[in-house]
Amino acid sequence: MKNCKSYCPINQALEVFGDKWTLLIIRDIMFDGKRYFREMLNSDEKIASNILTDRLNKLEQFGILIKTKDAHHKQKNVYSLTEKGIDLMPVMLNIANWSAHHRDVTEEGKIKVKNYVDGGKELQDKMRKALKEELKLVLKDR
Amino acid sequence: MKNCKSYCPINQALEVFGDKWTLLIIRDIMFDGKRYFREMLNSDEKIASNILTDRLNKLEQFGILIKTKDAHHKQKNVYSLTEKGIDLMPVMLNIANWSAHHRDVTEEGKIKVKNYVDGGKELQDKMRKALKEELKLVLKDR
DNA sequence: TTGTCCAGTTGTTTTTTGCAACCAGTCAAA
DNA sequence: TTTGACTGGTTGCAAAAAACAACTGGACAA
Repeated sequence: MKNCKSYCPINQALEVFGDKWTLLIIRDIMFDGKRYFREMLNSDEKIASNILTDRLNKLEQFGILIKTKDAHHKQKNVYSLTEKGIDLMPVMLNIANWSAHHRDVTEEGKIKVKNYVDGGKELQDKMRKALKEELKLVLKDR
Repeated sequence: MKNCKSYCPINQALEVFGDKWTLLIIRDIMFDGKRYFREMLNSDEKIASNILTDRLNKLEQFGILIKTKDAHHKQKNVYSLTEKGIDLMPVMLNIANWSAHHRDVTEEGKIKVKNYVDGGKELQDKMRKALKEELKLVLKDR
């Protein structure tokens, strides 16, 4: 019956990404162009393969990403963001921006954040559209 | 030496609030006017007292909130957001807004989010100022 | 001085995470 | 057609974190 602590907006979000790994996976797909299991496994933070499997499955269940077979390599899965996932972009950018000001972040990281902030709504819209195009493609090819 | 997984902006934020409880505590202070241990202990999500103690200490170490003695009740501690904490407001609002659209949230929650969104920058600035005034007061009275 | 409220602490159980080794299917080259 | 590297995982075990309940000593109000 009750599998969640409350129906508060903040808590409802935390039930999805209130852990140390989920947002890093979303980052990999949203900003770093990663689409395959091995690519995410090799990110800087060195996630364990069982945790990655678990989180990808949960994100799929939550409808935040979708898993499809790669057209050229039968064994590879392609992980793409759904609209629900793409809509997390403002959340991600605000988090990154806060970190750039208040936390210990690489120069490269700060520059990347600054570019997104300076790019404003237009850049964000452009990125959203690109991700949505990609989604349309994988949905068609299923 | 290396007590963090990486210096990526997203990860640096997650080292602070990448868990199931921290953002709920910040919510309690930022939006629900809670300032005392017992008030937070009695929130809907029913956090355990040892976890609450731990997270309040960590948030203080991170410089996101400050603990001061209540002037009228020697035993009570007052927890207030610092500027670093107040700066999380856009993050919180974007998370809440995403949840209002994509997750199972109470009508009350949705209305609350809508008010903040509709209020725009002016409302946010007003809330920021109120929190900063409060911070000034507790800093003076130490 | 008695009962209630205060911010925690302590000890135990349960759940989650981290780590390393392992696996079968796929693919490209020899 | 065999070999060897790569694919997305799985399994078993140890360590860490969280959940739960019971408890503590100081403070306050009646």
